[in-house]
Amino acid sequence: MAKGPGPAGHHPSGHPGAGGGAMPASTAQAPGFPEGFLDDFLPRSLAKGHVLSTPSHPLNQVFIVRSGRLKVYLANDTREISLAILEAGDLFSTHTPTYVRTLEATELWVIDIGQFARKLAAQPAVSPLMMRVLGRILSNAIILVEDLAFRDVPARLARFLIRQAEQRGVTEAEGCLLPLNLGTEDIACLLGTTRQSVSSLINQWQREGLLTRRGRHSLLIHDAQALVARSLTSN
Amino acid sequence: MAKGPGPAGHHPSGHPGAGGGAMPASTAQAPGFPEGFLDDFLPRSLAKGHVLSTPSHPLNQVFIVRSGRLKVYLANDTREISLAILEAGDLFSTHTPTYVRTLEATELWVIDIGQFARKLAAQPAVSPLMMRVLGRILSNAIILVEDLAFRDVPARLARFLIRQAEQRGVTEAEGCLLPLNLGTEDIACLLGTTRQSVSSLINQWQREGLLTRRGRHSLLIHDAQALVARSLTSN
DNA sequence: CGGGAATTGTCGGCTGGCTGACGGACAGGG
DNA sequence: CCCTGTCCGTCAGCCAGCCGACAATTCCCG
Repeated sequence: MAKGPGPAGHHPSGHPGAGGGAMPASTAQAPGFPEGFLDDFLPRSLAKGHVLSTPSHPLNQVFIVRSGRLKVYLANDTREISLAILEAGDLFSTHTPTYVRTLEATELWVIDIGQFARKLAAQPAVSPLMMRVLGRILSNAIILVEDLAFRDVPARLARFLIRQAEQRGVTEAEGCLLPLNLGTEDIACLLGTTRQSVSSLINQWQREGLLTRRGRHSLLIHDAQALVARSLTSN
Repeated sequence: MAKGPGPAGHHPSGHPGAGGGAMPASTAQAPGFPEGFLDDFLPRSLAKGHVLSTPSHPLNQVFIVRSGRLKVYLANDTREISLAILEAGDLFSTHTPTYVRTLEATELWVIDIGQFARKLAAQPAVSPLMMRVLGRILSNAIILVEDLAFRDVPARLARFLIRQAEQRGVTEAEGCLLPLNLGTEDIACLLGTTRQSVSSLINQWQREGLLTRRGRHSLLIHDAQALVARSLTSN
């Protein structure tokens, strides 16, 4: 979602958690950022599970993901809901009322938000890029609202799977193999539902022959059409 | 439409963390925009009920509200949910997947989004403003997600009323009088619930002495404390 | 290989809140 | 003043999906 620059070709369909064509960290800095733009950014390495921002203690920073993965989420006493999973090349600002936590060892480029603003002013060419990035994040938040307000759980899950398939699916003999690096619980968080609901839905669809579990962290989708059908608002 | 010079007295902006329903970037007209910045904007007058953008036919425009009110919302076959109600001075970009409809006769300054980006690049000083504006809109969308995911309807309504009271409430002998210019149905849309639920809650609270209906479109809040208490629940 | 530890599958019960339906209460305008 | 449209209050019925509990599976790591 907060996909860095790149082939900004297709419409903002991305559901949270989509990293798109993983681009090498080395080139992640190139597109859009003028040479030397990253110079004032502070490199920072974080261990897995590190929480680097909370709604109550926001750090006013902007960061770019160099490697690793982070989860942007909201939390309750009893539940979490993910807004996005950031990957290499993604950009995010911590001055939103969210939690941000590393899912694995992660390297960032960090900069103070005020300083970032000054850099922007000095480098006008970067502004349109920022507009696009923020706009995309906003679009995704809006899509999430739409999901929560209008769609039932099966529709949300189906749509999620379709998106994943479009973005990282690998076509195969039996269908489309998609390697989610997420557990059932993680998917539930992304969709704003519970582990149990996701689990039983996937198994039900498995029995109906729509898809097959392939090991712990990947699915083989046989009938994408049927998924599309289920992704349309049911009642 | 015989609207006088808009810029006159505007409500106190800069309420931190006020989101509730209205998430407008309440930058009342003047602040931040260099003199002449609006020159390339096209003035446009719209009648009440005009739909100026839909998810399927987005117009890539940025506009600033000169007078009137607009509703930014998502819609289903059977339901709507409001993301924001824009008022004079608010800025919005239509390249998000939402509907935008006028609630009354409205005047805008409109500009093509590409041209806007060019202006931004030429006027670096405006970028920080844009960042803040977009950031605030995003924050409010996130707050809405939080509401839908974690809070039950009573909590949402209570929080909404508290926010309204903070923003437009007038302290009075009997409590805090707040003039919502919205009907029950409108409130329901803002909260992502139904007319019936809002109605019965308000009347229940009325019976409990928390508040009183004052005419069709305003409420008198007696016990703000109790409302705060009700806004915290989750189950 | 073997024993936790984590992750996943399944079930029944419970409930928030949506739906639909209907009557009352205000307009307003003719 | 009636008639008509719009808005508000309330109630019964119903169901998606959350919760808690537990068994089955898989993973991990010595």
